[in-house]
Amino acid sequence: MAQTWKVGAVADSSGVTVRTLHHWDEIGLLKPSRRGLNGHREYTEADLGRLYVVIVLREFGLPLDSIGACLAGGLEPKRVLTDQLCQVEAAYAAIGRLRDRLVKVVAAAGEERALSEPAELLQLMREARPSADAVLEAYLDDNQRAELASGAAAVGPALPYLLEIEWPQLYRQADDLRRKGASPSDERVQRIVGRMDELSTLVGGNRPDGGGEVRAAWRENPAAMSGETEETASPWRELADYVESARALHRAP
Amino acid sequence: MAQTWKVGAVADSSGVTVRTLHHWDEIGLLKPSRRGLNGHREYTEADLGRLYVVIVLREFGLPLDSIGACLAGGLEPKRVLTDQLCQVEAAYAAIGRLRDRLVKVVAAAGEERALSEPAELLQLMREARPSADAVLEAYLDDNQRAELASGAAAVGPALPYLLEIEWPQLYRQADDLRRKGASPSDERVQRIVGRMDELSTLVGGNRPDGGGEVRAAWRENPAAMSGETEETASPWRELADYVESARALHRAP
DNA sequence: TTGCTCCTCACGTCACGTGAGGTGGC
DNA sequence: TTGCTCCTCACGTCACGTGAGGTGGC
Repeated sequence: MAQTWKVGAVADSSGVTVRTLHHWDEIGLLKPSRRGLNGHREYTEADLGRLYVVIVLREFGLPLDSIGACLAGGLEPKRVLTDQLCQVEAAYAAIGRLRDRLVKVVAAAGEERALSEPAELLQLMREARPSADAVLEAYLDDNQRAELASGAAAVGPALPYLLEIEWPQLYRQADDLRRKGASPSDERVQRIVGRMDELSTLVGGNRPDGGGEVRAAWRENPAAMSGETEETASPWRELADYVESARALHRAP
Repeated sequence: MAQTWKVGAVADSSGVTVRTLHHWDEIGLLKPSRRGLNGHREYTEADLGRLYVVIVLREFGLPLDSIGACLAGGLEPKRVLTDQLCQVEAAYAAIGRLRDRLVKVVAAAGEERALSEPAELLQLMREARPSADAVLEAYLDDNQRAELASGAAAVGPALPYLLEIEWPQLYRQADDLRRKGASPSDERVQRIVGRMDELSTLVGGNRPDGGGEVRAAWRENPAAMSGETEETASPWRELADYVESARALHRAP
């Protein structure tokens, strides 16, 4: 009879927990070749060989079912690792952007601010976030700026919401339709453009060409105005032209 | 009666899903101020203001309960964001190391190798991983190297396991005890050192000072031999001295 | 007899996705 | 009557952690 090891010994020598070995047994990833009469798991040397591969592949961040498929020959390890690399690259970039933004907020928060008030918090966010109204401020007059800062404009407490949540969302929806090949005259596109004009008017007031500021700000600084934190969006110019042509149709039907 | 919005409208304008709004309602993060007679959720403008904050904080990667605590005043946003930054930095570094290792494997795999055999896969892993036996090879003679490569040495298929899984684990355990202040003469430490000698002998054979290669390799290149992918381990020299002194006690009791 | 290890359920985690089955307003 | 939106369960996800309750060998 060749030597075997029980869970505790295997766990001790490998560094994985007993529970983990139980789990890998349950899902069929690593079943001990034998069971004792008492039901105890008995790992053979071949099992340890397999355990080695599982642990090594897990260190590359592969999901357990991929590891199982590799071991069963159902998946090519090279492809799996290549795919994994792609995902890791993407995650790495994403978390890097997140870190950059966090650095900005924390730095801004260091400047003697109390941050006790939620209003302070919001102000802070605006500085660190690819922020619509931060960019927009340059296009507003003093009154408008005051309204924006206090968050107590006629539009009410939802003004930041309208500018930083709904506004980017409208552009995302428009971009979605554009990618799907919808014409600028498509009624869904028209509804979006209509809503954009409503929001522009709410911010810009009733002056002639009210709301021109918002659109101008967007054309000049689309990335920030869109609230995008990823570079996944399509070329801005294209989207801007698309929306503009839809707007033309909307104004002069 | 001030205006209200139903879930669908809120979802559309914000970009979060209806299910997400349901969930945030369930856990009390964002409860609509009212319900219609039919039970329909009715979000007020104030609710949208709160929704805005939730979304912005979520973009910083904060867990929902932290967001709730911030909004309730139970947590200082500044601290929460600072903590979050620390975690994100750590995750960023960790995923960067993972990426580097993946780049190495994938690059090595690109060199015309089939990777159809599991043995090939293992060989590959050894190249990309901070690997015990890769470093060790420099210290082995041709016979030993051949045994290691074939994985069919006297120790059997578990040789890679012993060298790359159990061996580093022994050092981790020793380091653990050292940090806890255990004396080198502590019986737990002595057991570990005894096992280290066993493994050394298995690899080095019965020659005088058999197994000296493994220990030598470890002293020269502790990071790789330990299998550590993080820099969290304590200064190697200290650990090496600790283990050496335990070994002295073990040999000459 | 006391420890120690082993076993099998089975719930909890985190933030929702995804149907299932049914109701109300145009 | 047909769509559309709304509702409330309730299971699934991913890889285990963490008891709960009980058994077998030294």
